Amino acid sequence: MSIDTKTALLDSAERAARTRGFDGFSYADLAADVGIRKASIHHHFPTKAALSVALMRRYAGGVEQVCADIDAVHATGQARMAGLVDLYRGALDGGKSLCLCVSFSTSRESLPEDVIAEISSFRKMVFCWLTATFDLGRMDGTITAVLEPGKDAAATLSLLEGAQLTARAEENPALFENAVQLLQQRFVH
Amino acid sequence: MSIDTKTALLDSAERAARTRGFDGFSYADLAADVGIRKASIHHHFPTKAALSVALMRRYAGGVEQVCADIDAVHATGQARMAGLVDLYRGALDGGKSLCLCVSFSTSRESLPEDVIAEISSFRKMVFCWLTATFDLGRMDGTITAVLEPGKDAAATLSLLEGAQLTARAEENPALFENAVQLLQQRFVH
DNA sequence: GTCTATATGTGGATAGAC
DNA sequence: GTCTATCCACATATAGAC
Repeated sequence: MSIDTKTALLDSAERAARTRGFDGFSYADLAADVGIRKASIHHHFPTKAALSVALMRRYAGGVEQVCADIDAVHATGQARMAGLVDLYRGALDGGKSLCLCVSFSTSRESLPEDVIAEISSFRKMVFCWLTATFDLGRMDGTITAVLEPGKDAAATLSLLEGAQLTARAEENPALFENAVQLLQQRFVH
Repeated sequence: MSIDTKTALLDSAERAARTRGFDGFSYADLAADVGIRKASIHHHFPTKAALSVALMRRYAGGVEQVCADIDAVHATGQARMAGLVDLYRGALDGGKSLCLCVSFSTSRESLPEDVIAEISSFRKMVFCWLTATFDLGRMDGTITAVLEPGKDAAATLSLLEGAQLTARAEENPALFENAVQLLQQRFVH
């Protein structure tokens, strides 16, 4: 094992959680995947609840970083929004995977309070970013038909998550494209 | 038990699956809920896989019936579309529940082939209904900004499922309303 | 059709050696 | 930090009595 075990465990758990849900993977799965024994996992994450918290925190931080990177690279509302669509498309992994917080939403009852709070703040973060980006797109004229940025942001967040879910349901990434097509038609190139 | 046991089991299982996912409930839960013993469930549904098939089939049939009822009661595209939004809002049950096929999408790997096929045909059915309804709304002028009914249908299906998921994630039905507000603004009364 | 009893596997978690 | 060994609760499922 060249990279450190804790990271390898988080990577494996994230893959598992995003493809099969929180109740769909076990310490045995992670052990087999990473190449250590079940019991050894408890040294890094004493409980599955603790693992889920670490997982969600790392995921939220990663997405926040990507949003910041998009802003650093792209200047127009349209280019930034296209960047976020790319992020959600990429997270799909060919229709086999979901955004972690989409996947976790179904398993809500099995998750500790901390994760629920983390999901909530994650969604707020993306919502704010979307609102600001729609606002920018309206100002710079690169996104059409923006009435009220906040409403567009709410609808777009649901659209992106729903598009992932639809594609996942049939393991067909083309369904993601169908769902986001109307949004993309509002982009001015 | 006044109503028949099989129906009571399906009712209980549907509630459980839609609030906790397919991997989130057990025969023990159903037994406690319905008031019989675990073993007795196997008389009605030999395996959990068989139960999941019966569950999805009944659900799909029910939604198809509701769509037909909406068409029978309402004549305009707007009124019909509003009826479907109501259906998805109602399925939310205050932010605690999801459409069965939304909930099942995450647990895809645990489900038998038959259920996957059933989910696929269910989505096709709703998609076709949406396409026809957007087409009608464009013709009768009760839904604005319909460019291509098929694209609107794909986006709307994802929007409705995503809106449910968002509301479920925070157990807050107001988030569903935020997400569908833009869609509703296209309704001409 | 429902029960008791049980089989068999797997879940997350712990103790203690190395 | 990883291992073996083990615990206990719970999962789905079966056998056979009533």
